[in-house]
Amino acid sequence: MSNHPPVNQVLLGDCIEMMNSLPEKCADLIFADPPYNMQLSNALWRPNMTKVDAVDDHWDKFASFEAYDKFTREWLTAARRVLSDNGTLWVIGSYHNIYRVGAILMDLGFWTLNDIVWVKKNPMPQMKGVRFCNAHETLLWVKKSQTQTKYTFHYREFKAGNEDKQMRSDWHFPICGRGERLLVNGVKAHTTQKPEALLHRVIASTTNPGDVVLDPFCGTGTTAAVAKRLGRRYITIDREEAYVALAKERLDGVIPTLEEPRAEVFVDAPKPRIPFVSLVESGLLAVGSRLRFGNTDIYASVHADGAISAGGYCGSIHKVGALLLGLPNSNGWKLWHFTDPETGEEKLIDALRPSAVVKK
Amino acid sequence: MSNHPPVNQVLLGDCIEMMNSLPEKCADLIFADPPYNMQLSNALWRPNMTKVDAVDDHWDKFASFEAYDKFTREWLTAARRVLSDNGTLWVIGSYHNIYRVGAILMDLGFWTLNDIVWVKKNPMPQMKGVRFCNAHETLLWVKKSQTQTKYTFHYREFKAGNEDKQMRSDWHFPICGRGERLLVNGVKAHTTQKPEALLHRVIASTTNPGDVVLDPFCGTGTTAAVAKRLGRRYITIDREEAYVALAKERLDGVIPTLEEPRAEVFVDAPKPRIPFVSLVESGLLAVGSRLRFGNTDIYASVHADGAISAGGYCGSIHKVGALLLGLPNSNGWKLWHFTDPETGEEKLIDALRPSAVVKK
DNA sequence: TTGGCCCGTGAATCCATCT
DNA sequence: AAGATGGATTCACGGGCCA
Repeated sequence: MSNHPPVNQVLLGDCIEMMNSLPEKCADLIFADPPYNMQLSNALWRPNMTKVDAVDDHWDKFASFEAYDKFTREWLTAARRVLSDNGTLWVIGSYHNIYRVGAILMDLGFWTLNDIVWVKKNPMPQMKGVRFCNAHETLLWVKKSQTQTKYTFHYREFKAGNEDKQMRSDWHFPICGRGERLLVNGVKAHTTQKPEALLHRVIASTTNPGDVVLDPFCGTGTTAAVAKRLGRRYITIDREEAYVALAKERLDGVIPTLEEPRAEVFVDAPKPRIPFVSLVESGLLAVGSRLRFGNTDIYASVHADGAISAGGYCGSIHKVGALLLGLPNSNGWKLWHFTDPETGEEKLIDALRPSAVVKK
Repeated sequence: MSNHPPVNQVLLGDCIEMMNSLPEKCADLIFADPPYNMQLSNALWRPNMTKVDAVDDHWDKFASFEAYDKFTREWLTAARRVLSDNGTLWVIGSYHNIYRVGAILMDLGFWTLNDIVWVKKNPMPQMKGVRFCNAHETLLWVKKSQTQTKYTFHYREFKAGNEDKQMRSDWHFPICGRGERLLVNGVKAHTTQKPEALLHRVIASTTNPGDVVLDPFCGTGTTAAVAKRLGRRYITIDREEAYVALAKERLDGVIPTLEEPRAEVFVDAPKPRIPFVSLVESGLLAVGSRLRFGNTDIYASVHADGAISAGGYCGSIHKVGALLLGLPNSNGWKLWHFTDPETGEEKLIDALRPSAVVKK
C-alpha cells in the first residue's frame, strides 16, 4: 500500500483487513454504522438450527455477545490505527448493540465527546403494543484519547445556523423516505439506509473540506455520497459486491456543491488576540490614562509597558481584574472601560482590539 | 427477614446488602438512579465568571472502570434476585455510565424492552463551545430474561393519554427546577434530584396500583414519593443517613391521589399536539380529579396515565367524548371542563394546553 | 396588578499557547 | 513535560425587585 490512502474509492473486502492495509492515521473522520445481527436471529437459534427452548440458556446468548464484542473490538482497533491523531470517530446504533459498542469504545481508550440521539419524526410504529415506540437511534462521537486536545468541531458555525443557539445532542430528522431510498428492482436496496441529512450534520460539523472521511460499513454509500457532495474525500468499504457496485453507481451521480469562500468577518467571533500593550504603543490608549473597573468607583492607571495599577495591585489587566473580583482568573478585556476622547462615552477596552489590529 | 417485604419504608444501609436481606422476588418494579461516575477534573467557570456547582460527591467516585463495573454487576445481581418474575427494571444514566450499565445488563441476562431518552427542555449549556450541548439522559427498561412473557405495560392507556398515538421512546420534560427541588438551609439537598414528572411516567406506565416499587438509590426519595402519590407501595434504600431522614420527611407529606375505578369499556382508537397525559404528569391536573362533560351532569375521572373514565367508558378524552355524543369522533380538548382550584371556575381543559407546552 | 430587568442555577467527562 | 498565562465561553426558567 502506498503512503497515500486510496481516496474517493469504494473498496471491496472485509473492513478489518482493508483498514489494516491502509496507511496509518490517514482518516480525519470515521463514521461507522456497524451491523448488529446478534440477537433477534442468532440468539433464538443454535448454530445447528435447533431452536433454543431452555428458559435460561445463558451459554448461547453469552457466546453470541462474545462474538459480537470480539468483532467490535477488532474493527474499532483497526479503525483506531487509521484515524488521524486529530481525528474523531462516530458510531451509530440502536439499543441492540450501542451499549456494547459504547463500553468497548471506553475500554479501548476512546473518550466520549457526546452521545447524540437521532429522534425520528416518523418511526416505524410498535406493532404489538407491548413496548414504547422505538423512535430514536443513538450516535456516539468520540476522540482517540482523553488527552487529545485537537479535533474539528464547527461550533460557532452550527450555532449561527441554529438560531444563534448552540446545537444540542437531540437531532430531529425524518427517516430515509421514498424519494431518497435506493431501490433495486423496486425493492429497497438496503434495510437500514440512513438519511443524507443525518450524515450532512455529522460531516459538516466535524470535518473540513478536503478531509478524508472513512466509512468501514459502506452499505448504500450514504456517508461517501454526502462526503463527496460536501467537498470532502472519502474511503468506504463493504464486503458485499452488490453494495460496492450500488455505491459506486450512486457516487458517480453525486456532484460536489461548492461553497463560496466564507466572508472574513464572522459575526460573534472572538476578537483578534493582541497584547494589551499594543493599545498603548499605537496611541489608542495614552500612558497614564485611567480605566474604570466595571461600573465601580475603582480606576486603574495605564503604564507604558502595558501593566496597570489599581487597588494597590500592579499587573496585567487580567490578573488585577481577577484579584479585584476575588477569582483565580478573569478576562480583563471585558472588565475595564476607557473614556472615548471624542464622544466622552465609556466603552470596554475590548472595543479597541480591532482598531489595534488594523493599525498593527 | 420475614416473608413479607418491609414496604413503605426508607431503609438505611448499603443497597446491595439491604437488597440481599429482602425476600426474593418481592418487587414488581425496580427504578435505579445509580452514581454516574462523572470523572470530572478541573473546575468549570461560566462566561459570567461564576463557578458551576459540579457533582463532586464522594458517592460518585470510583477508582476505575473495573471498579465501576464490579459495583454495577453487584447491585444489578442483587436487584435481579428481588425482582418479581413478572417485574421489570429501569436504570437512568448519562453517557458516562449508561453504556457500561447497558452492556452489563445484557451480560446478566436482562432483556431490553426499550431505551428511552429524556430530552431536557432546559439543559445546562455547553460552556466552552467545544461539544454539542448535552441535552438528554438515557433510561433503560428491561425485563429479567428474553423468555419472560408477562410484564406490566399500560400501552393502551398511555396511547389514550397521548392523543391516541402510541407513546414514543423520546420523552420531553424540563429538569428539576426551583420549586420542586428540595432545599436544606437554602442549599440543594441533593445534586441530582430527578423531576417527579419523569418518575410519574415510569411508574404509571409500568406498574399497577398496589405494586411494590423498589429504588436502591433513594437520594431525595423522588421514586418513593411518586409511587406513594400514585397508590403504589415502595421500598427505598440509601446509605446516607441524611438522605434517609430527608426522604422520610418528604414521604410523610405525600398524600396519595386516589384514582376512581376504571370504566369497563376501554375505547381504543386512533387521533392527534400536546399529549393529554402531560397535564397529569406536570401536575396541572391531579390524578383522580373530575372533568365535566360540557354543561351536563356527566363527570369523568382522570387516571394517572391520561386515560379518563366516564359514563361506563374508559379511554382518551376524545374517544370517551365521542361515545357520549354518539359521534364517531370528537375533539376532547373542547368538551371537558376542569375546576380551577384557585378560582373555582370551570374551564375547558383546552385552556391548560399552553401551560403544558411551556412546561414541556 | 403587571411587565420588564436582573440574577441564580442545573449529573459537565468543557481551552490554547507559550515558556 | 509541566506550569504559567491569556482570554474565550451559556440557555431556559423561575424568583425577586422595581417602576
